Amino acid sequence: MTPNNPARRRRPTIHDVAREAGVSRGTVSRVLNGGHYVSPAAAEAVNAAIRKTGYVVNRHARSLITGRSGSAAFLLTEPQEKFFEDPNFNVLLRGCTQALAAHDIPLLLMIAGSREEQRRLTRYIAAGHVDGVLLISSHTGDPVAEELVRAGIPVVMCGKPMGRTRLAHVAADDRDGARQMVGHLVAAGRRRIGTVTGPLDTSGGVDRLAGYREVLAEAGLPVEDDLIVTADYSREGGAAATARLLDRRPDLDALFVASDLMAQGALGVLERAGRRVPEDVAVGGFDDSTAALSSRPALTTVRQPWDRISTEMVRVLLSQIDGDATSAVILPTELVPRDSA
Amino acid sequence: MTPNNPARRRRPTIHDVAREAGVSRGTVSRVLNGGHYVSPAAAEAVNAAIRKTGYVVNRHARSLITGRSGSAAFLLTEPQEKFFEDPNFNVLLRGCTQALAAHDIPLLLMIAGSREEQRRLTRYIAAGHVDGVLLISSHTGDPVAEELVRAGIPVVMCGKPMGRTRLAHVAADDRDGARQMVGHLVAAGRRRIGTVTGPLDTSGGVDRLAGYREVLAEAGLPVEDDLIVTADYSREGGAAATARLLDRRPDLDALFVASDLMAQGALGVLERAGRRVPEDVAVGGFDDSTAALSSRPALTTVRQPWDRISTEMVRVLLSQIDGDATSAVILPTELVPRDSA
DNA sequence: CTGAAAGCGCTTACAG
DNA sequence: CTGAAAGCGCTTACAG
Repeated sequence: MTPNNPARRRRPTIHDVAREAGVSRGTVSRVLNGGHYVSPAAAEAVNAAIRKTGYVVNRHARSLITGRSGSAAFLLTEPQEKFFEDPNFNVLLRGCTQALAAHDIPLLLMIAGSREEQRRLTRYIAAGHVDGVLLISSHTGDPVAEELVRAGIPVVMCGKPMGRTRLAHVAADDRDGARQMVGHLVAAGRRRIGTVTGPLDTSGGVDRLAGYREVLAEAGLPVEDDLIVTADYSREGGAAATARLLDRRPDLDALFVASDLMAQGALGVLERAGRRVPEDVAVGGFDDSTAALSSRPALTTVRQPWDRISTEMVRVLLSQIDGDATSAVILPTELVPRDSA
Repeated sequence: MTPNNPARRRRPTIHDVAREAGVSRGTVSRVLNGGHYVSPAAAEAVNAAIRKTGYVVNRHARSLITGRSGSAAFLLTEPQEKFFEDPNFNVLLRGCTQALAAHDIPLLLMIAGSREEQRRLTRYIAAGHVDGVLLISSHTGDPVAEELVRAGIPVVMCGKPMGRTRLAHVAADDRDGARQMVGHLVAAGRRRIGTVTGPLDTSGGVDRLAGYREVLAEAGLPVEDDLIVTADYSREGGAAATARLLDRRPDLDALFVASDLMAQGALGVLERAGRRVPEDVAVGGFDDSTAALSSRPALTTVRQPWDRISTEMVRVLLSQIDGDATSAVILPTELVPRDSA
């Protein structure tokens, strides 16, 4: 197959560089790979030849022999809409892309919405097309993580995995974040505090609910089931859950919503129900995403350190690719007081 | 360099498949590449052997000989924050990823915020590491597009390019969208219609402004300079521009804002200024992004067909990779009436 | 329709 | 420190 575009002329190879520098291809390769066992003079000549020829290594040839692809995957294993509407997602994706770019490792974006796509991509990855996977999936029963680990592919999850698998992961301290927020509501004198949780097959959903329960109990407040509704992290889900909660407990004086996006939905419902925020009902979110700032009133929330999460995910992945054991990192969260609570 | 992970055992090669099927490697390769010039019996045997061995082609080896990488890049050449906070961006990225996945082509995400990163990535791409580039960059004077084209790399831009380069691109009909929106405002009886434009070194900024001017002129309304302010597509920029506009023209009765995100900022400023929307000031946005629905009141806006834009970008890119000439596609926009105008 | 063979561009023991 | 050589896993004319 010849190049279709005439402008796409033959690219210089290591052979051109070697000839230009007056050394062997082996020596050029050694310079390319760290310059060990190369005399300063030879290295100098090679570098000059590289500049002159505009040589760039052919990664395919390199990968063929090293068995490394030099790339990593950012793999989503859930119905993708959810992620792409979530402002956190962007920050994470951007952070990971840039942290890897610093190591000259391109990031492949992969979306496995259906079981079939999961199978296709698992196969693709297991075939060695990427050196490691940043896995974005929080639900239990996602078989992808286990399949990849079994295939020997380094994997780092975003968020605490639910299953028993000992999986490398980086997560924010959900439980403590929830504790801070609910503690803040209690300290403000709220007594009938409801919560809209995330899905309870995600550790974020479970841990934030746990923090809520703990603080209420410690404050001597009853933990009542009809103050707890579960939703799906979406704006619409948060709205519906809030409507239900309001219906069951019109006496509600505060609401801890497990994501900013859901809290946005809650705000809309409260407004339509004629409740003032924070006067009648204080509302606390979670994430400190862009949604928190665009809400009216601006959302009091819990900050997840997304920049650090992405940096750490990349660090853990790279060290795993280098043969280190898997590891887990839990990063602190922080209360961000604004206007809604 | 030996594999660090013991679970990462030797993967089957074309040789294993050939032996298993009792044919030569050439025949296996022919089956892999379309099955031309292969007897049904041989093809059958090879496919069975592939299933049995779990063979997956080694793309590096294939790329080394075909000169094709089998991947494409999604390249951002602007300060990335802007994109990642823009809800449109997600839809576009997701759409392109999926459209390419249907062709089994992985998408590499690349962010070139600084001139230095642009240079690094241009070099990387020009070295043949991807077969084509989906370029997201609207500003004039972005040298990346030209550099890539000169290197013979297929490129498709999102949005109309400003320069004189004849560049393949896919864009929405900005001018007509603006015409529809401003026509809607005029038809509703508004007479002092301001506009917050996008950057005037982007075709979106220029064309939406052109549509605004045209409709006012056609309606016999004066086009006054103090009704026009330029901003940067961000929420904060939209807010600041609106404040300025309100200051200059307190008699404003409508506002055409060139993006939903900026319109969100405008809404906040109008609210704080005590103007009711749409009673006192009608507000129209542009994009029909998720920001339009989360705004209060829900934003009347112009829908950009993001799904089709991404599909078309991929289609145009692939046909260019296959050697076809560059082409341009302009997709229709559509007014979406909601509550704000 | 099929096999044997050359070769894509690199890295890495192996000798020296 | 350096060169010659083997080989990574594929595809593709070339003969038959």
